[in-house]
Amino acid sequence: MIKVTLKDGSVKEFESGITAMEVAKNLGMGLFKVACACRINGEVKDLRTVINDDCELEILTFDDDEGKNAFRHTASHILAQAVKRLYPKAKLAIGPSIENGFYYDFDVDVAFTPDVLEKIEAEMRKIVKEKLVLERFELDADEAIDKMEELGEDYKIELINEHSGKGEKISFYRQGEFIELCAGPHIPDTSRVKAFKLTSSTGAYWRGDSKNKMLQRIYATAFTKKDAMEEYLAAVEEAKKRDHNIIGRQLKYFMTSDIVGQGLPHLMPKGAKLFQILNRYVQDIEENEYGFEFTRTPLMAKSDLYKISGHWEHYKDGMFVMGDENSGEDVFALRPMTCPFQYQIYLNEMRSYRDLPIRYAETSTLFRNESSGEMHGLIRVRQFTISEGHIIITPEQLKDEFRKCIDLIQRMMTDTGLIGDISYRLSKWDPEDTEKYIGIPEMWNESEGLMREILDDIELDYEEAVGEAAFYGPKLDFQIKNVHGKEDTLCTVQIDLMLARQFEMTYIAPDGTKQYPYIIHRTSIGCYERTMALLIEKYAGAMPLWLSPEQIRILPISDKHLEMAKQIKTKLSQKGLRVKIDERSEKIGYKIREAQLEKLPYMLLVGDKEIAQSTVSVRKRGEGDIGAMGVDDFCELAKKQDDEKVIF
RNA sequence: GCUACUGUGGCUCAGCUGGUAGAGCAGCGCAUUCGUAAUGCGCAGGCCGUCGGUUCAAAUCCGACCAGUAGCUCCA
Repeated sequence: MIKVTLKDGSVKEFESGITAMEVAKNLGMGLFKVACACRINGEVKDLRTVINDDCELEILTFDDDEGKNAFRHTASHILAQAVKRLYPKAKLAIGPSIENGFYYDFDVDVAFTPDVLEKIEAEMRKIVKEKLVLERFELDADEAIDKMEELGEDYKIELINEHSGKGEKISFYRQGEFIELCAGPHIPDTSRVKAFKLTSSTGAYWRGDSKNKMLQRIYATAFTKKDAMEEYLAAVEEAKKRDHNIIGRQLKYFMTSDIVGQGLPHLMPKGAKLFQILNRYVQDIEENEYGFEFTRTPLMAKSDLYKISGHWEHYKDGMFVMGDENSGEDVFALRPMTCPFQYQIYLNEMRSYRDLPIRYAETSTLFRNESSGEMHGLIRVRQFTISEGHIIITPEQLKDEFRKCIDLIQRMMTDTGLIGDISYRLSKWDPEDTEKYIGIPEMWNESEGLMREILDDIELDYEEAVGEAAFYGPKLDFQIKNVHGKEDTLCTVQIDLMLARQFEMTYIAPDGTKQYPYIIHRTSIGCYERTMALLIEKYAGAMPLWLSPEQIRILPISDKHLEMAKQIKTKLSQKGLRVKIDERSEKIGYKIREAQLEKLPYMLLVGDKEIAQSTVSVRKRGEGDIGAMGVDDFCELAKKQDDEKVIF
């Protein structure tokens, strides 16, 4: 007999050799029916795992992340089985569970068009009905390869070959006629996959490498209950309605033009106003509260500059280069970043340790020749403007300055309301990738170590990511997801121990020696276009008052009330509020409807009643008619909400 | 750059298997001067993304290019 300690701390005795699945059944059929996997002594295992010794056991269900993974991974096997039944020549690659679902990659001749997906779904439903039991078995590596060769599964052979060195057995799962190389865990049988949907198909490179063949990927999701899935799918559809690329155009924040080119958005008056609001806000805070000085440097430079910085070697493909290198004349390139330009200002005179830190900021327009498939609305573009800055410091000043950079960003994310959507990423180099990174391992270890120290010090919750660093140093990236769930960097703070050397930037230390400074590269509010996109998505176009291009619209009931409307507008405008009057001879209902569709924070109705009482009737976004108010009272209220950056 | 899909008046969309375009909203004109999400009537507006091919005939079929969407790769 063995002792099994359960999640609630209770201990039960079982015959040695019992499986986790049988334990679950013993605990109750209800639990057994929803069991997806288990955790034995802290390790996630398959329910078929045989238990021979005393242990701690937790039965995992769809409500646990690991249970969800097992469930959806089984659904991906069902998908693969269906594809194999319909297209026997299809070769299987991989099919993991992912956040909110799973995918499977196939090498197959047919295009997975929507009607093909429907056929596959129908076949999957059959497999679910067949209630196929999943069985696990193991083979030696060479047997496993023989088996996969027999089935023509070239990609699986590649995977087995990589594993075979470890001398471990290779595990497989079988369901009906279908056999799949897989580590598991899996749920007991296919009948439990009650609700699933193939959501899209797309291309994806084998092993994520663009040098490899492009396979066809099917994205899908699966749930234990149909209504849970419907709810999820509806939420996805709902999120798409916030897409800045749609409502940003509808609400006339920006547009694009075929004739101008890809990735070159035009900010329309509303977009330009939002840009201006953010830019003034950023510049005021940086200058007045964080000690930055503003520079204004050229938008292009000779190739020589980029050769020193390393950009020419590492990122030439990403730059817009003008002129012919072989002509003997100077070749220029539009700047893809601001660093070397601000460094020139530093280099313009002899610097002392007493001068440091030097904090340069710039509202900096950059140009990057992104590949054609990369552009997306305002999030990924070829010309954009960034709240750029470089802080040149002595090593002792690093921690303090770095923390202040984080503080500044967090302040701006708080004011804009984005703070809750941010996650933090420590982006490290990849020692294997000698192409991408400059410098020696010692310097990378030092800079990454310093950053980790700072982050741990302020107890920031962050993830580490290999191969995401800048070519000159590690980054703290402020990550955010768009409505499609795709993550992008919104803001960044980077430690650079390399470029000062490349540019021969020095300062005179107290002992009279020349030293290389450290450099912090940072954004504050990030790239304006991208930040605006995320704001539009967060608020579905209904901008917080302080960010609204038009904060208040005055709606005269009829033409005879226009004069009073103008007087009120003057009063509000003098307080710095952004006000317009709807002067058209339209019915009041019509004017309200339009202002409502434009998602304006406030509407003020002015008619006979209001004029008689010196009031305005206020309509507030989200609340509707909130009644009449004295003009001065409203003015004070709006001004206060604007100053305090109240979000409603 | 790669895979798939898409491209019809300012916007949203219709136009079956090829016979050369239609609606609603928006716009303009006239009337209406109006009380919390659409007043009525009328008018105008389209080289059907671009170029080329097939055909007696192309918005419809084919090709290339341009642009858009999602994903992959990339993202200094």
